Parts: sequence; structure tokens; C-alpha cells
Amino acid sequence: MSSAQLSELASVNAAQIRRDLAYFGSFGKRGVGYDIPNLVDRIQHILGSDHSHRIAIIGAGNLGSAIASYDGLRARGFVVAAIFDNNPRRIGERVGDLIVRSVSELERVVSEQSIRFGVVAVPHEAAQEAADRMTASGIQVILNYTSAIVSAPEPVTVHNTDPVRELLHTLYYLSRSADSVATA
Amino acid sequence: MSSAQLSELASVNAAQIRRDLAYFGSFGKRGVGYDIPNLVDRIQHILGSDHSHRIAIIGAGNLGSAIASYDGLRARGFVVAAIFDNNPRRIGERVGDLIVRSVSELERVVSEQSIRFGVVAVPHEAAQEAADRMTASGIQVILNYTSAIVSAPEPVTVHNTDPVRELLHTLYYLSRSADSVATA
DNA sequence: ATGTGTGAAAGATTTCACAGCG
DNA sequence: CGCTGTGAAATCTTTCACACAT
Repeated sequence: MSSAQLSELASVNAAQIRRDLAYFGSFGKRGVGYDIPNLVDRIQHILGSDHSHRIAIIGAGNLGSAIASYDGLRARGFVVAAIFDNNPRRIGERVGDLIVRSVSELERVVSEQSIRFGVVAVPHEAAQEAADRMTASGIQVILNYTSAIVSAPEPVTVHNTDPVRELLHTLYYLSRSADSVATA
Repeated sequence: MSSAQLSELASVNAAQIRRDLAYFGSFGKRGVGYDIPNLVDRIQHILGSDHSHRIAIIGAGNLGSAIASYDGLRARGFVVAAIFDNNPRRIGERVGDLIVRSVSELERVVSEQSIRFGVVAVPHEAAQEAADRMTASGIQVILNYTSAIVSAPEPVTVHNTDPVRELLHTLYYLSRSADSVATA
């Protein structure tokens, strides 16, 4: 497939595609284009998603259960290795093919299974505490799915996902669509 | 509060803050800084989040329920006005302070309540169909929370949220942290 | 005094355009 | 011939630095 075809699919300029790919090496063949299966392998290798990464979820409520069964994770090289809750009623229950464990086991499990990624899916008032426990357990990257903004000391990276940000962005353009402004 | 203080909080350059705000008008007072309550009002007005927007959710499973009770929505000017499912067992159940309705009511409710935003929270294989129903019902913006990539014809805007993208991004830096490369 | 708003400089990214490989 | 990889140009963004308003 040529950079022109890829650019069509991605709605970006073809030179952009070529320059971005060339940044990591010479993947294409002149006169031919890019071999897609090879390209996918190369990109997965660059991103580090060519082998799977274990993640731990704190919070086994609706949100945690939804994330645990989200198939976009496995497709991208992530496996939910464990799910934790501090509600005794939930501990022992099944979520997907995992059993909910007590948060008191977090540190041991993270260490035993070399888990580097943590997902916070607790009520927002408990988010920072959950993140602190994850930090203490040795997790390196925390994805916070609550509306609270949480932080952690270096070298732990925290991603506060904001599912509303994009809606607000859209809103800005919606409210201008009365004008004669056209935007891509 | 001065642009220097804001820039400290946001970890960006102070000139950036001033230029971004100045783009929409002259909000600050020289020698003083920005009046925060006024600034918040102005930004809410620019984004269109100064009055609330009703949203409809399709799918009352774990994911839909989690979104319906996500407090980040209300804080940003969104109100979940209705939640739909096509599983007869779920119809009539409570989710937060809403009653799950049959998808067959979607079009009528969207029209009656002037709902412009729709959230797709069904199993991924049903995502495109749910988006199609939303499009047909007159919804203008669709937020797809499934791992499927869905599309809709103009003028409907679709946002395929990808909660894993950021993790992959982090992964790239994690795998390079063996090198002596420091990155912000 | 203090801190905005903004020209102008610096820096980064995107696009053009084409030499040269397969 | 067709398409990559890449110098050079164009464009966009960020930062500096300061005139000037309060």
C-alpha cells in the first residue's frame, strides 16, 4: 500500500505519512509502497505492544467491570491480570474470568506478577488514595478513569483520562455552525 | 491571578496562557491579572458549556451505567436525560435516577427532549447499529465508548474514544527509559 | 510597581517537490 | 513508471521581550 492510499484512509497528507514512518527507519519499497503486515509489526515493536503488558484494576464496580471486559485492551497488547476492591461483598466475586481480590493483596500481586500498569476505577473521592496504594506497590503507570484529578510522584506517570474533553471541543464547533464557517 | 500563576498550575509557558486567552478577547487587567470567576464564565461561554446539554445513552450494562453515574458529565454541563437498552430484562430497571427505556422509544424521546448528544455503550458488535439508530433519531454528536470504530454521515460527528491510546504512548517512553533520554 | 497584550524572533511541524531506487 | 525518502519552502506555534494600561 502506498503512502497516498494510507493518507487517504487517515485523512492526512501523504508526505506526513512518509516522514513519520521514515523517522523510525526505512520501511517502504520505492515504486511499491509499504508492506502492511510488516508495517504493523514494526509499529507494534516501536510502541512496545508486541508483547503483552499486565494491568491491575482497583475498583470492581460498574466502571472497573466495564474496563476489565473491554476488548480494546487485549487487542492492543494489554491483559487485565487482577482486579481489586475493598468492599468485602465484592471480594471473591467473578468479573470476566478474574476473581475480585482484597486491596490488601495489591502489593504482593503487583510484585509477583510484575504488573507495571494500574487502572483507578473507584468512586472519585477514593481516587487519590487508590493511586497512592498503586504507587506504593511499585506500579509505574496509572490510568485514572475517575473525574478526580490524581497525582503521583516521579517516576510514576499518571494519565487522567477525560472522556468529556472531546464533547466540549465538539460543542465549540456546534455552537459556531450557525456561522458560515466550515471546518474539517 | 496572573498568567504566571496560571502557567505554574498548568505547567506551561506564561506567554502561552496570555496569547491563548487574548485570542478570544481581552479578559485580563494590566498590573492585576485575570479574575478567575469571570474567566471561568467566559471560557464556559466560549465552549458552550454555560448551559446544560442533554445526552442519551444506548446500552445499560456496566459501561452505560458507569457513564450514567459519571460525575464529570454534570460538572461540565452535561445531563444524562435518558438511557436505552434492547434487553427486555433491563428495561424498567433503575440506573442512577433514570429508568431504562426500550430502544424503540429512542427517536421519540430524542425529539421530545431535544437531545443532541448520544453515547454508545453497547457490546462492540452492536455499536454501528446503535450509532445508526442515533443518527436516524436526529442526534448530532455521537460519542462511541466501544472498541469498534463507528461512522456516521455528515453532519453527525462521531468521536471514537480510545482509552488505550494514551497507554500505548506511555509504553513507548517506558521502553526507552533504559536509555539516558529524559523527556517531560 | 505589576502584569497584560502583542510585535517580532525562534522553533517546530507540515507540505512541496524531486532525485533516485526498485 | 511509481513511489519512497528527504532537502528546502511554507506554515503554524511557542517564546521572548517590552510598550503601555491600571
